[in-house]
Amino acid sequence: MARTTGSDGEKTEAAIREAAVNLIARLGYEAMSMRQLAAEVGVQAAALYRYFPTKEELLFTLMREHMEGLTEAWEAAAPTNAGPEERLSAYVENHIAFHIGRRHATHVSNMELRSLSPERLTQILRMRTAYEKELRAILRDGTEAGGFSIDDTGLTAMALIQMMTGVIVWFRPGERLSIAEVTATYLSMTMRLVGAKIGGREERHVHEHAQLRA
Amino acid sequence: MARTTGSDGEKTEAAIREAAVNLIARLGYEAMSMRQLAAEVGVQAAALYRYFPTKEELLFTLMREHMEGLTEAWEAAAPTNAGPEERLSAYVENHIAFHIGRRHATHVSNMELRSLSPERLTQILRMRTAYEKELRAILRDGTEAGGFSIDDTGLTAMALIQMMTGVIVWFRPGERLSIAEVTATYLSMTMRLVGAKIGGREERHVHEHAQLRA
DNA sequence: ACAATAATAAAACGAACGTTCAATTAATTC
DNA sequence: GAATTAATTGAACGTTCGTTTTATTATTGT
Repeated sequence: MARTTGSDGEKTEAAIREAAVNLIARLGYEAMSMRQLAAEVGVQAAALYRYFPTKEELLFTLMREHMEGLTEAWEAAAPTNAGPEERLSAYVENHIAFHIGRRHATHVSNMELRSLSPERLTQILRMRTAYEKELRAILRDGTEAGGFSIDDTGLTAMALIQMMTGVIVWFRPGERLSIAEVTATYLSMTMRLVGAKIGGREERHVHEHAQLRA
Repeated sequence: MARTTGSDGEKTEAAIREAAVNLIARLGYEAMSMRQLAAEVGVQAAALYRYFPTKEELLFTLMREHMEGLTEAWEAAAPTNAGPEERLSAYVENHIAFHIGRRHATHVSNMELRSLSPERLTQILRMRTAYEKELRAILRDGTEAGGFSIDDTGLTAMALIQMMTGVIVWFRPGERLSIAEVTATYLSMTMRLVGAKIGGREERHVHEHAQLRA
């Protein structure tokens, strides 16, 4: 047999991406074989090579699009003309919502970096650094304006990102906590961590924010 | 050729463990071949099987001993008859010191869990859960005693552990920050995160603690 | 209806994988 | 110094890997 009835390039490519994210997240990139992936899609291994020239290029595509999605989500969510506190709130909410919504893709982007060639690794890390730079800028602004009390901006940014991204390790949708509750708790932990001086009114505002988004 | 002059079983086994930790941390478990590992040790691949019956058993041994080491380090460092604040300080300091000191082994234990068989995975996760339970107990005691102000003990424990363990992702010895500085900053971030009500005197005490250990 | 093109199957490639086995040599024991 | 044991080599096993090639069929455009 050859071309099958109803076969469609776009649908197949989308199916490959989705199956690849799930399989790599579950088994790891090296442990997933192209034959396994093809079977999951319902196709022969050779068909995959119509859409991705190599296994590594497939991995790179998944990672690049994940990072692009994260950047675009933040650009859409970032408030303009807002103070450091509000910007930090938006950053935390966007980060957690995005990562909970794409747990598998995040897993892939965080765990499989070492399987990329040096040039592709550099490219992904550049995107990641640019995204993290936004958080550092917020923390710096807040510290200079006196709203935050932070020892080391760079270290605090890394600690916050590790803490927030770590949510995908233990969070399972539909268990004890809702997304809104998780987001609200991470938001309050973040604000205390950076020593934000917020009164009762802003505190309530912050929680409303989280409830609305999640 | 066969047995080489000066060959010694104990030395070879130790060399295998060390090389395996470094190679797996760098390349990943699946990507490291037994031939690669053997070459790093300076031996033929078949020689590895005198010491570890399978590749997975080697991985499991590395992970189990890492977790045992972490548990033992905490048992030795845990203060007796101390309040939640002091116990939390000790927990943070021990965790960071241990993980910075064994960055590669931590990487292996955190990233390669999915390569274990179900029974071995369960065994490692049991050890990990027991270790994390200690932190939850501290947070619960501190909350009940009124010293901490925490929304959700379980969630906060996970967030703290993710934050602290994340230090191995970006920290490189001999760069901008010393181990003592990093530990002190993480300690103050932790205390603020849990809403610890500490005065100027205890705050200074906490920093001395960090300086001494690191 | 027919040509052109897109999508896939089937088979095969050489290389690398984890692992085993028999042979061989160094160290130890008596 | 002979017998025993410990440590390692070199070669081989069957399997699986990513990838390529060629043929075949479905769809699309005219």
